[in-house]
Amino acid sequence: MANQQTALDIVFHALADPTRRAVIGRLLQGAAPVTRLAEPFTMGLPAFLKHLTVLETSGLIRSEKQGRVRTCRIDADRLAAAEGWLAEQRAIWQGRTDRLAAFVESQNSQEKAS
Amino acid sequence: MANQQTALDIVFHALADPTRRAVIGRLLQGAAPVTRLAEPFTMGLPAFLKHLTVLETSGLIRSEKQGRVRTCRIDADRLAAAEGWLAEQRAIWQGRTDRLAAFVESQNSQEKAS
DNA sequence: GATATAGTTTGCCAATTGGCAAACTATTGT
DNA sequence: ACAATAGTTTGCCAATTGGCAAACTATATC
Repeated sequence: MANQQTALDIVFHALADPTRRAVIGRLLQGAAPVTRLAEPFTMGLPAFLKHLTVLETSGLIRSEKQGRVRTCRIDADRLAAAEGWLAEQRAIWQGRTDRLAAFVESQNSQEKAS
Repeated sequence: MANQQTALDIVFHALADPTRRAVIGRLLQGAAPVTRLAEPFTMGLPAFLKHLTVLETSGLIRSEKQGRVRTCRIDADRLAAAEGWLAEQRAIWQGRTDRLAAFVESQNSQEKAS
């Protein structure tokens, strides 16, 4: 499970940047080569490539080079993993507050009853 | 370099650290003061306090000082926001692959039919 | 009033991040 | 053969991060 922790570290870190999230958003519309992905941004290609590397080592995207063009695509497993962790945490919290709400409600009923 | 940091940037950054995620996990079991939260970790209090500050500026936790003790608790709205973004992205992806799967399936049927 | 407790601030440091410019390595097109 | 295209590598820099030790503030407790 220590491995999963590090995976989460890397995935969340990858997501903690608007450029990288935008790339993910773009890739959701379909695979694209590096320069097309880089088009919307003002930064240079080297800087952009670093973002791509971060995304790829996080497992959020994959890429494949054919001739001189590298095509990138989404790999949603890691996205699901991050979402899963968040959902799990929120579920715990939700359960707790639900039980708290139920308790408050029951106290309310008792007050009314007495 | 004044980067306008969106809430998502800050939240995901806050989540991209095992110590901070552990703190969240601990707080899901109920509110706790700083030193109790810090107990499981080997780092010193100043370092731990930095993590708490990151969590608090992200909006993932709130805290309140009473006397000499600061009590921290979870605030799940931001957690839900992050989860929402992820769910949205995955839904887009899922929809796309679902349509793709349907397409492949339909092609399959046509092949079988011909 | 003295002392322990809980947290905070300050100063410092190494490692990482995010960006640039420039040079370089393929491939593809003419 | 030569030039344009697509991407990569290298070297550099400023800002940020994550940690420490030490000094400090404020509140309980004896």
